[in-house]
Amino acid sequence: MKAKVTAHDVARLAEVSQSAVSRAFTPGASVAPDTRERIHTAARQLGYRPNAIARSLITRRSRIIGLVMSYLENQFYPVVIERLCQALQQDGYHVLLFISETEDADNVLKDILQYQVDGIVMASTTLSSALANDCIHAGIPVVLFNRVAQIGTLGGYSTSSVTSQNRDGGRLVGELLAGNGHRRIAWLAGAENASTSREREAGLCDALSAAGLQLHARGVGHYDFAEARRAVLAMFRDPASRPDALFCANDHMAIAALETLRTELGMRVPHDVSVVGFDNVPQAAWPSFDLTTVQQNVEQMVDATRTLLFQQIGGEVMARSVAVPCVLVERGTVRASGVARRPIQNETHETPETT
Amino acid sequence: MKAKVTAHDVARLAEVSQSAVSRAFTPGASVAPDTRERIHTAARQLGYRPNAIARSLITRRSRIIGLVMSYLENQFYPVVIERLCQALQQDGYHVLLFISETEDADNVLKDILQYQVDGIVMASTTLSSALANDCIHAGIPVVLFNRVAQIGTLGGYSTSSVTSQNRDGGRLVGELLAGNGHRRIAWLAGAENASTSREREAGLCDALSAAGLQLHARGVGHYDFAEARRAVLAMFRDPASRPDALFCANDHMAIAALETLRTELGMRVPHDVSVVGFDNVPQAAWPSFDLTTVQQNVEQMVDATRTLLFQQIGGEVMARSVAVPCVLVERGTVRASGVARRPIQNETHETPETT
DNA sequence: CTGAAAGCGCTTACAG
DNA sequence: CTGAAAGCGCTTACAG
Repeated sequence: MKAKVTAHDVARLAEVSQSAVSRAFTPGASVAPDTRERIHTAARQLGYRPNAIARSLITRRSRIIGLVMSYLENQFYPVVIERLCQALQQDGYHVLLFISETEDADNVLKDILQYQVDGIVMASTTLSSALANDCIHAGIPVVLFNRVAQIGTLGGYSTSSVTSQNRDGGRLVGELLAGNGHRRIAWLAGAENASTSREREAGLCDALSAAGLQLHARGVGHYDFAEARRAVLAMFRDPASRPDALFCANDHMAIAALETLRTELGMRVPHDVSVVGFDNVPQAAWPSFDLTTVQQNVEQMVDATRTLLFQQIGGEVMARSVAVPCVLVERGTVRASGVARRPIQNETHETPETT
Repeated sequence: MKAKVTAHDVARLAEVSQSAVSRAFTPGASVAPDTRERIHTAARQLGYRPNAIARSLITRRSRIIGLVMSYLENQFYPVVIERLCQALQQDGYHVLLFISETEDADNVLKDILQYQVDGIVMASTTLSSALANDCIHAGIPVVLFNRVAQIGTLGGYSTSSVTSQNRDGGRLVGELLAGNGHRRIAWLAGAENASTSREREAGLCDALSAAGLQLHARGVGHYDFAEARRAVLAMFRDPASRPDALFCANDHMAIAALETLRTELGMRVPHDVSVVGFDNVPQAAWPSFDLTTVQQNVEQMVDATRTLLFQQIGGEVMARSVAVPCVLVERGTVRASGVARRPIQNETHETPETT
């Protein structure tokens, strides 16, 4: 528990100036090799580590990215945190994590701004206009992850975003279901104001129209387990007009739907009804669910986020939106058509080569 | 994208000194009410926010806590992150998140130390002795979450930790299973060197001894889904000596076990074999699993972590270990004895009052 | 290659 | 209650 070791202490021991110490720890700075060696030895001896706070103050770069999340129960987000955090660590950045319910988002942002983060990734709430203004004002790059800015919210400015090609993803599912002979296709939305949900629904409807169909039923689950359950019960209340397929805006709700259909309504999946999700969370591959879904490519989404972030940190001012392709992962929750389609096991969560 | 607004800018506009501006933003500092008012107005007008980096430099308090995690696939950890992060935000602290595989833990720690965090919560790897030394050297409080320090690793120093009463938890399960008439009770360990796993196993064995039993079989799943599956297949290979109960060191592995037993071995739970987990993750309550488990009280664990952290930040030097009580949550994966025990539904993940 | 000096944006005794 | 001044631990022109 000694007093903190500073560059001055190291300088004294190595008999150089404090500037030299600083240079010895700055990649690319001009220091004689043996000087640097001497300094590093002294530093090691004293247990010196450059103070990143002091460095940030003078360089005006904190190398900290603020990551704003809301609920982590949907297993998609832990995966995102893990990947994003690791990638940014390798880039020499660090992640200051904020958990924010929609209501206090503004307070959270105030906190973030005080910490002089170099950029912000928002993977939770939609950005309020006040926040957006603050960020633009402060010149802090913001990237929306898995959502896009609502037009009009930002007073003319737009904000960069990274999403999947949600509409295409929705269309793939619509084509699969319609092509398989489903005729009473239902949609379980996330939140009505969530771009992810709206886009996926639009894609679904595109495919249905093309097949001469329209949505048979529609519910809203707010991306929540219990709410999804209620919505499913409502959609399936009338046995005479039950859907023969249910596409859910994410896997989290699709799993809730599976549970509800089986346990509470006694329905067999896919025999009585097909179910499809979106995300491809780890649980979707568990045998109990074996859920057909659309995979969001987290790897690519994270890469795009880093690229956008660094471009903006580097001075690029144009906001850009990147949409990453997604792919259908066919598992066991969709009834195969009588025709020719055989169920394809695209992916399993484990390699059973060893027993 | 204007230049950053500083206290000087505000001072100029409000016609006061820069010191006054600082005081106006320091709770409890002596400023005349109308001066403060004038300053806040000017600040609002300019969009001023105190620079937390500069403040940290001079106060030598960053109000940042480093949180070190490894894998987030086990749903217990996202829950911990969420709770801990929210609690610390309310305490005026923020969380710098590090994802660290066991190997690069030392590099991660170097990063953390440079950021002058006020404290560290380690919820992943065991602390290497080098790290521990660095932290003690630097006088940075460390709290281990859900694990305890390995004796000897720390060169005589000990490190604070927060865990559940894991041995008691293990004992509860042992008593439940033995009391229910199970006689061939197996244990699926996490990692051999993990204190959580060892303690839970010890508790189980306590109860078995008391009942005149001993462990029937034993596997190691390394807290991993695929490895747990392999271990289960190995333990159940011989139909003649199959366990009649399996206690897994956490829910994540218990779910893997359920899947494997049902899907690959065609066994019915709990008819053919009982399964118990540990943690009570959200998935444990899903109808497909309906897993009997031991609940770790995350709320209390987080509270204890904050208390320990703040005590140490406040100068307390003695390391303390807190063990929080845990409770058995009986669901549907344990066979009831012929005698009198009826299955008690302690908890469900949703309230079915509304349909 | 190296050192002296200025300064990043704050907080905090110290006078008044 | 308020201001002038020192200083937190660094980086970075600027000379030499």
